[in-house]
Amino acid sequence: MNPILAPCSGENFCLRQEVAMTPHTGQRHGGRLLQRADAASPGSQKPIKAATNLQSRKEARMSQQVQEKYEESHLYKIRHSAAHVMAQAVVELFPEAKYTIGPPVENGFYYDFDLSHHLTPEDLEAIEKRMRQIVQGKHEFKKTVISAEEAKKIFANQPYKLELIEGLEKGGFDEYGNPLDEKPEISIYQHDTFTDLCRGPHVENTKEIKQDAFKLMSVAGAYWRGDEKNKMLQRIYGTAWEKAEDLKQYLWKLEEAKKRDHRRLGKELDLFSVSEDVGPGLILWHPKGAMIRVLVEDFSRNAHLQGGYEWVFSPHIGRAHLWQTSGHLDFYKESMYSPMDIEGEDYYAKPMNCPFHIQIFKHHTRSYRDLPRRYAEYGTVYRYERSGVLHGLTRVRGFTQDDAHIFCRPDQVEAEISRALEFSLYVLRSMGLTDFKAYLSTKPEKSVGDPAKWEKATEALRRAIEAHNLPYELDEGGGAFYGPKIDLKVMDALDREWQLSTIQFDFNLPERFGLEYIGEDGQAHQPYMVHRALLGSMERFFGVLIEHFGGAFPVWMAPVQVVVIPIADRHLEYARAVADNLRAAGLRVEVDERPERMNAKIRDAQNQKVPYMLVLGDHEMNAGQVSVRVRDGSQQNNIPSGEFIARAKDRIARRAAEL
RNA sequence: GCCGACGUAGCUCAAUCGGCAGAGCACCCGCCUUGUAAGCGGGCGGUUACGAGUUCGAUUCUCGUCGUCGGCUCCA
Repeated sequence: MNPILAPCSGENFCLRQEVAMTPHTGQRHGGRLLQRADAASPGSQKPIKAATNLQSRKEARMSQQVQEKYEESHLYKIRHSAAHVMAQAVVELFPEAKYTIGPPVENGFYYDFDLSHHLTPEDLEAIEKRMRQIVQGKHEFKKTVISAEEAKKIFANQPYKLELIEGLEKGGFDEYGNPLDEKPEISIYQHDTFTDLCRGPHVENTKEIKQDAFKLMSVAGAYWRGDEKNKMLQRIYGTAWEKAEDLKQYLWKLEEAKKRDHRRLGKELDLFSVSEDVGPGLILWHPKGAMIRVLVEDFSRNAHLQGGYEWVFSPHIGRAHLWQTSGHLDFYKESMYSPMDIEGEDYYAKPMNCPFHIQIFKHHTRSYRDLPRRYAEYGTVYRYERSGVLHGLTRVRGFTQDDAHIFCRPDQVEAEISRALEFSLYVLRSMGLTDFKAYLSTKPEKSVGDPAKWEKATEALRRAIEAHNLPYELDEGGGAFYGPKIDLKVMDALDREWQLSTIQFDFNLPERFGLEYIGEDGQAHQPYMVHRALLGSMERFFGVLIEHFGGAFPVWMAPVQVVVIPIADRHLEYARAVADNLRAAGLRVEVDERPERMNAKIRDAQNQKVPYMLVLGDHEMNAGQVSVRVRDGSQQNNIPSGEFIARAKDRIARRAAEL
């Protein structure tokens, strides 16, 4: 894992703590780091935000600490320098272009331009070509420290640079809008014909940027200083490496990620779809995808029931009053769908399950003996997402959370947290995910609930993480205003991070809904409340599973586990008999009865990533055996079908990755 | 929501300058009866996303709507 990925973790925490209400797993980005490399870029989006409170400043500091290493690297200089070379090429080809900022990011760099001409792929080719010429020129990068007045003269025609200079003059902010501790010096870097306001560092000369180790990737819109109130600029993304081999490797990895893209596999394997008629961000689960979901849900539900949870169900809509009490209508309204009028009353589609579980809890007077209560549900929620952010299964408008709420006494908190974490790891590991990283977010400046409670809860979280030997990062002050939390991220087969589980304390809702239980002392006490989701959203988790396995699901999860392939028509009857046999043993089997050649049937089954193919011809029929072709290409002949069944059942029972 | 690109058969994609919309796969019907990744032939399949406009004529040009993709912003 590239250490520079770490800074982005900050943005996966609640960025808007001041309005945070309850967990929102399953809707964060955090996946697709590969495709959206820049999302994880140091010095790009997040640092652009001017820190407005202690919390975000801390995040920024966290980021910068980790950035240091990358910033000191040669690769960082190469990318930074490549950005300058690109800006030179752009300004040469489009003299009217106003250049803004161009930092290195994960895997490469970008530069933003204000330019009326819309850059095309052909333009990118021309720019890239010119860049190759420039780097060959072995031009030196020369740094000069100058006064603000001199700088303003040099960049008299560059309004964005002037704005930056003014910022530097005030001493308050760097080029990304982050506050600086001391007043910075103003410096420029020159190479060949190009001069940029820049603090560096850069490589010695342009030849250190290998002409065959960089590539321009795309052009996209980006707001000046990342603020949507500002003008939209044109951003050119490029990737640059120390040597050609690294570039090749990177491009290969991109291709690999493309092949695993859950949207593509979802179509190819007929798992799910999104219909324009139904609406964007609303998922249709096809039989094969739904089969996987059922298997995952069944497994998890049983685990919950054995793990001391009580299963509950709640409706999809609720009266406005409920959401007023919960605070959602105050803080979260823009993400909720418009109310529907039912007999003169406003009802809302639910964006959260918690108020319903709270109502169940409140239905009785609770004794301290009743606690803890753990209510679990696969609750489908609806949240408005702006059209531009929707993405396959990972960012949708309707999704089902594997949600649970734990109501407990203060003295039970620690055990409950530990238990929830343990449980979470167990379920995720059962799904074939093995690499985890935890994030512990503590009390922010503004928060509700008394500090002693926070302290107790946070320590409980910390001890739980440490007890499970998880690598973790502390996000000091990064908790939601209503409570501290643990987030669990998993690393998939391509080393990409996905945020899945969250375990969050909530000191807010128990207060708002007036939750209480009667203690040993006969007095009413307020219970602790913990929100937790393991897989997050079923939709999103399915997307992660698809990409993690590349569509080749383990046997227990495969929608079709076995395809029986009769070689000729005369083997049909035997094939059906074998299939019936397997079905009776609980396997999911299909017989390929099409009038096709065996090779075609194998190819199709192989493309559908079916774990086992049973090829049946005269030989097998006469011996009452099967010939097994495994998805990995290996084969074993002359196997009694009972033996094959035993093998498959063993893999299923163990939820094994092996075939 | 914003910037840009895109939207042609179920899927993947063609279609010169504005001039009868095409291929492969899939599907259906035949033939072949197959030994570990595509056998052969034929057929069906289209309001070119939707709606306006320009034009003798629009897949092609213009505008609007919807959607998809890459980013930006957002993600309680």
